[in-house]
Amino acid sequence: MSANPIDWHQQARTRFAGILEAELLEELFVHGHPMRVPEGTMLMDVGQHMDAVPLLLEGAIKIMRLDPEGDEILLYFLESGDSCALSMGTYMGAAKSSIRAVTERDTSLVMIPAAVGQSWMRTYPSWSAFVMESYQSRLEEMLTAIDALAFMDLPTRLKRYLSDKVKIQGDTTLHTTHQDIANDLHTSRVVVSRLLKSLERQGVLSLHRNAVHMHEF
Amino acid sequence: MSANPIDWHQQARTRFAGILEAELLEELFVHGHPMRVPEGTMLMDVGQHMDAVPLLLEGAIKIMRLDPEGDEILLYFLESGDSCALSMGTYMGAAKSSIRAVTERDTSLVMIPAAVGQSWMRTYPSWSAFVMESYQSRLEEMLTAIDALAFMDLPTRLKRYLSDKVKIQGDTTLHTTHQDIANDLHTSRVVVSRLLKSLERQGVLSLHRNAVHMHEF
DNA sequence: CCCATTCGGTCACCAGTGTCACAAAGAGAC
DNA sequence: GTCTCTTTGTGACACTGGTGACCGAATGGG
Repeated sequence: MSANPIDWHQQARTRFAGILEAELLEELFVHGHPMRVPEGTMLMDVGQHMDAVPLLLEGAIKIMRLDPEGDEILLYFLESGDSCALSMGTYMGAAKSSIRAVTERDTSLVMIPAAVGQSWMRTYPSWSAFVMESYQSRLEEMLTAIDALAFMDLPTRLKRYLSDKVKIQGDTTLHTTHQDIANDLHTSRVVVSRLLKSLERQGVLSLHRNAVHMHEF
Repeated sequence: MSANPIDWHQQARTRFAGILEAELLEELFVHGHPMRVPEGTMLMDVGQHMDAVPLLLEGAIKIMRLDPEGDEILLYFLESGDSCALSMGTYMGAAKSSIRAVTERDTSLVMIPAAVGQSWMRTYPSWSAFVMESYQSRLEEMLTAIDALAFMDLPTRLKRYLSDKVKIQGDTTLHTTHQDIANDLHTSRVVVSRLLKSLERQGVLSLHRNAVHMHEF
């Protein structure tokens, strides 16, 4: 994690060297605000105004959609090198977020003020290419989310979810409650407990209080 | 519908006057290939190579997602002035479509070769702004689709679907079969018939062979 | 007009998932 | 250790939506 300027400059350099031109990286060091955010922080919420766009250096962010009654569902995870395309709406007038973003682990990122990002769109081709690519990736992740909802049953969705978590957390033991899982999948705790138990009986994982240890994934 | 050059130039002009600069419009007339496509034509399919990006002048296009077994689900409709953001992937290397696009009514559009669109991205700020806006709209439509799948039950989804169709077709009588509706909503014909019948009993619509006449919407 | 095909209506039944209720097992505070 | 709160396990049940079967009505080709 980057505590001082030299650190995050280095990190950004290795992360974005092949993507953003050197000149733009220098601009990034001038105008970007580095941040370190602990796990579980809500970075953005529905209806909130977005005056800056995050660039992810390290960690992971969970992107969720909420319905009017406050129910939520997980859309996808952002990992380092990603950016939040939805907040890119900032570059085009749509200033209100329609999603919620929560850090999934301790995370370091750079905030780029909307006005700065907007001007880069005109000045740096590599920036607008990066933004476009980010949009494209996000669109594909949304399609994956739609596939899951439309075509997959709960047991399958749960398995996918657990695999994703293992990948994101880099740990085969997930420190989470059944209720949390139920929220992400937009189902009920009872159902999750039931399915997890059945997976345990199949030997796929083992269950503990506040923890799920994955054997296969 | 535009049969000759003068027609479609005029149409494109009125449609995109405020969005694309005059100079770019002239380029469009040089490099764009105008097309008229009858209702029900498959413009693009999953896995197909995309070497051009469509710009919609008139009509409507249905965008669907398919799963490996061939089941499909409606994502959203494109209307005139829209463009297919997913095919914009062309501008960035992803050359394979992950969706299916079928004309929902007789449609006129302009195809822009990928290479041309790509060069405009660098030359015309109004073009890259248009492409970005298109991405943003499509993202929000995908979010709406996710909301429907995650948070709404079938009766509600059906009502939304019927309303959308009325709006898109500009006709309160929908000429379609229950099976077609079932395909779009990714459910079964029997279920659709059941729900439609119940809506008819509520006086919301009346049913006929190959037609649904909407009273309220 | 007759036949084949498509479309819509309906019934009985089933599978998947959500809900309610309650008990038991950790875990932390004191 | 005791108390309390959180988490998990589980049984019984309700509900939504999917399936298979079958029939009759409408339509269109010949």
